Amino acid sequence: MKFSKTYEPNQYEPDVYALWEKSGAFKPSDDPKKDPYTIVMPPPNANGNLHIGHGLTIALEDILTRYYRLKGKDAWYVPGADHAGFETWVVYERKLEAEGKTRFDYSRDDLYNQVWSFVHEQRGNMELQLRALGASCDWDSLTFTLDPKVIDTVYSTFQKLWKDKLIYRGEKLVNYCTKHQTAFADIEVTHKEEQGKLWQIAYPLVNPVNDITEVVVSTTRPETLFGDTAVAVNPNDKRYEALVGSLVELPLTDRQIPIIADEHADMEFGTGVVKITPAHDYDDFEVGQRHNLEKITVIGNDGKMTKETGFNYEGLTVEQARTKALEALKTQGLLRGEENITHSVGHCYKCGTTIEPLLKEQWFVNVEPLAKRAIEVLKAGKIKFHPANKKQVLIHYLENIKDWNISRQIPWGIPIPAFQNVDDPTDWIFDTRVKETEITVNGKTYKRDNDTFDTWFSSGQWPYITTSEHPNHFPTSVMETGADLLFQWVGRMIMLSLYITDDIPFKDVYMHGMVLDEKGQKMSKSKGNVINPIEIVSKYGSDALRLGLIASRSAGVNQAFSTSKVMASRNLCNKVWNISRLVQDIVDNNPTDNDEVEIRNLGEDWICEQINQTNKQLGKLMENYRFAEAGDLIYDLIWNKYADWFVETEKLWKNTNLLKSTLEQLLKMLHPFAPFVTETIWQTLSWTDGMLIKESWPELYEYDQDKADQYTELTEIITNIRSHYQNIPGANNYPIAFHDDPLMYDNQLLIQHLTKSPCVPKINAEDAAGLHLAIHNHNIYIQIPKNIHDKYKANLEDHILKMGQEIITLEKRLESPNYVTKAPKELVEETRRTLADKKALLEKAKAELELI
RNA sequence: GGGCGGUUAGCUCAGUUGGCUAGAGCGCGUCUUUGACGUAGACGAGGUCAUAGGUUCGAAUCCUAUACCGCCCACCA
Repeated sequence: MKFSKTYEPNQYEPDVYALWEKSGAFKPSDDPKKDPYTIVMPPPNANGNLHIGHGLTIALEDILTRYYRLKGKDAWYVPGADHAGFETWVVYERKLEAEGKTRFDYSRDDLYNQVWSFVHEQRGNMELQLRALGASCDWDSLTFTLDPKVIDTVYSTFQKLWKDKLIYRGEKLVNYCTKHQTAFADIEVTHKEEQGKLWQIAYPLVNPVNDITEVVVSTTRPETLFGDTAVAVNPNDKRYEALVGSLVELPLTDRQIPIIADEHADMEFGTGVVKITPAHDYDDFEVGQRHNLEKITVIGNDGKMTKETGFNYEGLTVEQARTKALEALKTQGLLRGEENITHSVGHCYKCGTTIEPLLKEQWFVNVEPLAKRAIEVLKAGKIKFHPANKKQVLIHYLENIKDWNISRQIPWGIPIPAFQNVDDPTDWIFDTRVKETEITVNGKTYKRDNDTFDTWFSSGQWPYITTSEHPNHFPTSVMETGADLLFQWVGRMIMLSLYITDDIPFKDVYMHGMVLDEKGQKMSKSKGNVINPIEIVSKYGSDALRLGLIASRSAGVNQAFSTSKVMASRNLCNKVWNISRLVQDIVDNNPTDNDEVEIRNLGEDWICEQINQTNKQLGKLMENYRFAEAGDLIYDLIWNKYADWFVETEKLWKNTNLLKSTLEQLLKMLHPFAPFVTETIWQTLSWTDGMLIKESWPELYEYDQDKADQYTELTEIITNIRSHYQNIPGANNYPIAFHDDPLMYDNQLLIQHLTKSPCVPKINAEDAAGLHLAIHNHNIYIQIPKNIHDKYKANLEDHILKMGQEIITLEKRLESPNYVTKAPKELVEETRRTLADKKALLEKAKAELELI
């Protein structure tokens, strides 16, 4: 294979990926001598397409995996596919709707089978896309969230929780979406501030007490009045003391309900009297429990009024019932006023329908004991968080956690393995024969619970399920996922893992922020601003997407996608490609008969120093998950150091073996960040064997520090000369002269080459003429005639002024006795040295100005 | 109501225990077809680090307050 002029990613990426996959490079070795390094991929939706957020996820996880693989760890990146219970169900239900059907036209088992085939028709897309992104994951270990091993574990966990009395079936209020007809966990509800109205409604007393004939309640939900079973006042409220125990007429009905005393009633709010609707309000439910009140459901699963509301209202929507009730109350003179208020209303995160708190019998996990252990572990610092503050946020959440409703009323999910005695509704048993709708146990008939598990109940067990066949890979090394999943997923994984395995699920947590569109707005289909990662890949290459995504992005922070960063990254790939092309060319034209790597010139010591520094620095950055800085660092090494200086220098020296060796090191260090281009180069270079992905991380070079420093000095001299050549028109036609300067003498050719000077002669002190450059302690002259000094003179004056200011600053610092006594000695010393240097330079420059 | 984050160059953002002249990419200006790369090379311009105080020898960095912008959590009917 030969190097083309520009790197065309599409031409190589699929083949390179296939090569890796075929070679088994993604598989863990399970070599006991190697440290395991494990990342479990947050499973993408099996039947969906990847979005740009997945691009970031894969980039981060794969960078880590490849880095530690090169570092010699037994790296294992475990892919997954999510049945995405609710998400997929919503898509499928829409399809049913388009066909004029509803879920009620089929049995649960039918629906499950239908969705199963639907998902499997779509499946595979996502997996191809993961390959396009370069994910070096072990495909043989892919787990689908409905695989038997997942279901088995979920069932045994459920059973254990049940046995430990941490699971209970309870009739409680649940967050219910009346469109999707399913319940949600608290954290799945989206709360929005909304403009609403607060109505005052009079409830007449059955028997007036003293002069009081009625109480007035305030409500934002008058239609729930049909479900009222009490009105409450605060026990300390003197105004209503005498009324407690009396009955009021419930308007629009023929019922009478009691006035009770409960702390829940806020004396400051409105009239201090509150209606109690235990079946439709969380607080009222609690009040109802305390006072043993009846719970009357007046809104059904379909969001319509139930028959409890009487035939005038039955079948109306909530909105209709509200309007109608208000009219009726007005007619009866019981509506006492209305005001505008802003309040927070829960919505379905998928369709935006207002969430109704409805009374349901569901399975709940008593999470408090689980949370307690998680808190202990977190407080003990057993799991490190990036960003660090997420740990505190999670602890705070866990400290206030409420029971977790794990029942969902959608057919697409893991069936709950529980059966109810048909003759005794309180008799529930655990049984995994979920394919049967009815079973017989001990002569009794049991009916299946038709609900399925909340997806997060299974996902929450993901780390130990997916690693079960390579147990030495658990606990996993790091859980990398979106910051929005802190409670929903990360918290639950920690709790369930401690409960089931007695161990943490992962040692580190890294949370990334959202990828926003270029304007910094959240991407959404409805806004039409969604960026498809695969399109970016085909346009700029997979490596460019990866590098572009990690650039300037820090943990937990939402950040805009930047095409310019992707382009800069593509350019880097092209740069490395062309560096390799040139090195290959030099190698071809300057063959060697051995592999000995020798350092023969200052620039070679210098590049070894630079590579070593980057190598060490990268290690630190990777340990701390500082991807953006790591990317910058390697970019800087390749572009600003290797290409701009070392390669230019080697055009003269052509140290073949060192060029080979240093290029290999560069490729290895860049590989985690840009796997495709580096592997493609590796496959193209004439002297490399095998595959880059299987190589090991480079060792440090041995080099001469003094020589490296001398080269650094040379780069400064050269830059300075170039600057003068550029700034003084015509100056570049004149030689650079020096006298009594070994560094210049030894590097005449190099300086000439890099400055494109006509020549670099050594002269005698008495012949010194032209511009005297004040660079360190060198005596360098650009031999230009006096008549083109003018421009330089202005520059020099400027320079002198600036130096003068710097000197004043330094002097002030040193004059302060506090600085001299309190600051570290080395720092003070350094300041002194700098000051001395600056002063010397200033004198030189001044003298020079005299000459002009 | 509680909590968390942000404010640094024209734009998007880095800046990890306080310490060289505050950095990058893009953009901008001038120059350059040098034996790989114009997806390039060379040189350069551009910042009172939101504001006001404080701590310190020294603050973009720590503390306090203010302003503006985000996000999360919460049952105020």
